[in-house]
Amino acid sequence: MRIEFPDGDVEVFEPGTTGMDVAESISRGLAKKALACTLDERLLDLTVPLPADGSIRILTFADDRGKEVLRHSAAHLMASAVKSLFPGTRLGIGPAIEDGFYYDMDIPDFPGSSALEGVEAEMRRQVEEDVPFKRQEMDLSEALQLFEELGETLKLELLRELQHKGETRVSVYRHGDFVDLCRGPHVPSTGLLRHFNLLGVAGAYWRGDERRQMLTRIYGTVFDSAQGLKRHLQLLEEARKRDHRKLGKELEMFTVGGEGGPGLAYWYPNGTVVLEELERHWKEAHRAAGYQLIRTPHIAPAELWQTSGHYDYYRDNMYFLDVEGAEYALKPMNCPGHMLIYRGRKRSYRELPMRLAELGTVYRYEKSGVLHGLMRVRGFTQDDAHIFCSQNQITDEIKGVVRLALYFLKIFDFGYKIRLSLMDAAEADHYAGNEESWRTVEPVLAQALEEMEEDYAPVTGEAAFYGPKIDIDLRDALGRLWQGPTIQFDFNLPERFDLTYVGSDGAAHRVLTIHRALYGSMERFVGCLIEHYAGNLPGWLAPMQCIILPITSEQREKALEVFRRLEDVGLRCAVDDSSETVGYRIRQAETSKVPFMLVIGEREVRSDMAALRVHGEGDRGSIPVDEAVETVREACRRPALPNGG
RNA sequence: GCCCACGUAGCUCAGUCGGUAGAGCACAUCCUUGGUAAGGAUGAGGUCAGCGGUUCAAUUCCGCUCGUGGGCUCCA
Repeated sequence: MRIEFPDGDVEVFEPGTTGMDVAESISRGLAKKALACTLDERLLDLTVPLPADGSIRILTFADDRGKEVLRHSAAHLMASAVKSLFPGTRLGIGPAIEDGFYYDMDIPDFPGSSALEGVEAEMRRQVEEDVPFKRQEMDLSEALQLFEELGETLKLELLRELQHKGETRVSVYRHGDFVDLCRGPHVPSTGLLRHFNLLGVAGAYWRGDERRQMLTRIYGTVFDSAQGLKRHLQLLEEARKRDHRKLGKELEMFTVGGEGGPGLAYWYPNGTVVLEELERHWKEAHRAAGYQLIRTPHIAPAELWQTSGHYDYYRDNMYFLDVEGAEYALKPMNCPGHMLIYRGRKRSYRELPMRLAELGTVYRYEKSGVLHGLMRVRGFTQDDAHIFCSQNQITDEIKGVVRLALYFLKIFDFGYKIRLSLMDAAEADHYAGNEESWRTVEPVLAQALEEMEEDYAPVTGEAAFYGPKIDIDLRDALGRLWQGPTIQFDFNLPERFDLTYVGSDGAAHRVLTIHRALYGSMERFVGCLIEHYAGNLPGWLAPMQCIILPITSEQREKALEVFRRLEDVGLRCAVDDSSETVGYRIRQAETSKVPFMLVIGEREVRSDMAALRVHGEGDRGSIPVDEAVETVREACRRPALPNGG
């Protein structure tokens, strides 16, 4: 048989040759690292004979598909360990996921996370034994019988579903006594699964359906090397250290939940400084980009929510109140208020594009179990805006919004990934607005991104029911992705509110509406910033920017003089003349992550100097006070505003 | 909301196999005037999350409630 290698070489092999044979023919090293292979892009086990001629690729951990095979095999290994320790365990599903794997199982009398050590030990035993994974294909009816005998009722359900889809042949994988319905492929043997770690236990509904049985989900991760595993575990540890809930408490920024109510944030003075600086800059940047700021109330009559559709479609997430016998709702979104402001009077095409922005606080009922620090709360402030424009303005408007969004991300050195969510034409009737709007707008979104030379991933079927959207995920300092700016067309609300403008032809036209939020939620964004910077916020956001430390009370006057000079240039600073040693006061300032300290002793007083100390870096030596003030001021300067809209 | 785990001083945590509790940090007072990440002494501070049950006795065992965490689901 003729096998083509990735470099284009073709070699002839005996029939019955396996992927492993091919890997060995290339090099011993590759064979050792090989996890699976693809033949003409079809995934295959290394241990089965290659079915035909074709172009082969040997997959290792360096390849995403290789990672997936390793992780999925580790899931099987874990499941087999659980089954041998907890007889009667029924298997659900056990896929590879980003960074690892899980397996959902119904485990009788499972004691919880305390059992993980035992499971790991059993897995290690099987790794040492180096048990081979074996693929076996069979008729679906045969498989039904097999899993019936094994009592694997959940697997039977999956099989019946396959049967419904018209499948007739399935594959199972065995290693040792363990059998699992599985498409595969798998690594050749359990010996390759040496570098794993079990990470946690959680409940998960069978098939993700909350009406179904709750299974036990065990999470784990696996790598091809001890270093890889170690690095990953260190990353998890670093993420734990940066947890905004922990740092938020330590730095006295905020509390959320507890006595104050689940999902509700209380901002302490330090956190409030951060929020206000962000908001001030946000407002200035938006004015510079041609937005007009507005404000809308926190409650509105039920009728408004009926008009917008929220009353019918979003009510499970809304809080209602009684006002003199009339029904009101706490606003879960700012959009309806913005629509009302647009509709405040007849609008002319000359007013468009009209960009209305608001830092609007909204309240949404979220199930208690989903609340998470500042990332998921019940009351939060959206940096919301609606752009009302005409058809021929949409390209410029989209570009303007994307540019503004990227401007904000760049300030904080976030990386990003753009997703373009489009409608699924097969389900056209699920969407609001007329089809023509979708057909004109969707290509414009793509075109705008292309003209800006931004990479993006189009995703069909991911559009909101009311319009296509551009979502930007931001990547933080640890490489984690967070939900970032979102730019959404809305074909629904302009119709519901009957929003029009008078064109140059004197006729009324339906106005187009772009709904966008860049930070998303101010609360969540601050949480994200705290984790991104590990609490060491950039100077302009630091709640306290500079602490002045007189070495003895002799230098108190000089310290106060320096303090006033810093204050005069608008810096947040304080003199720490408490009766503690210098070392102690420095430590205080360091642990509270104040970016700068100016230490003033007798020497500095004599020469009108201050010793500058930079957080995390240490003593920079004495410099003239003028220079010190300028250095701190420069480092705490607010970001430049965007130019033009 | 559901599954599992957890809840001891402001914070981080010991402890009590059932006899009502302790450390470090933080806080207060005093001493200390100290040159780049913790000077010393003294003191105050807890209905052991809340309610109920079992018990001679509950912070400890059981139940419920509330809250928190890891997930499921959903979303900003």
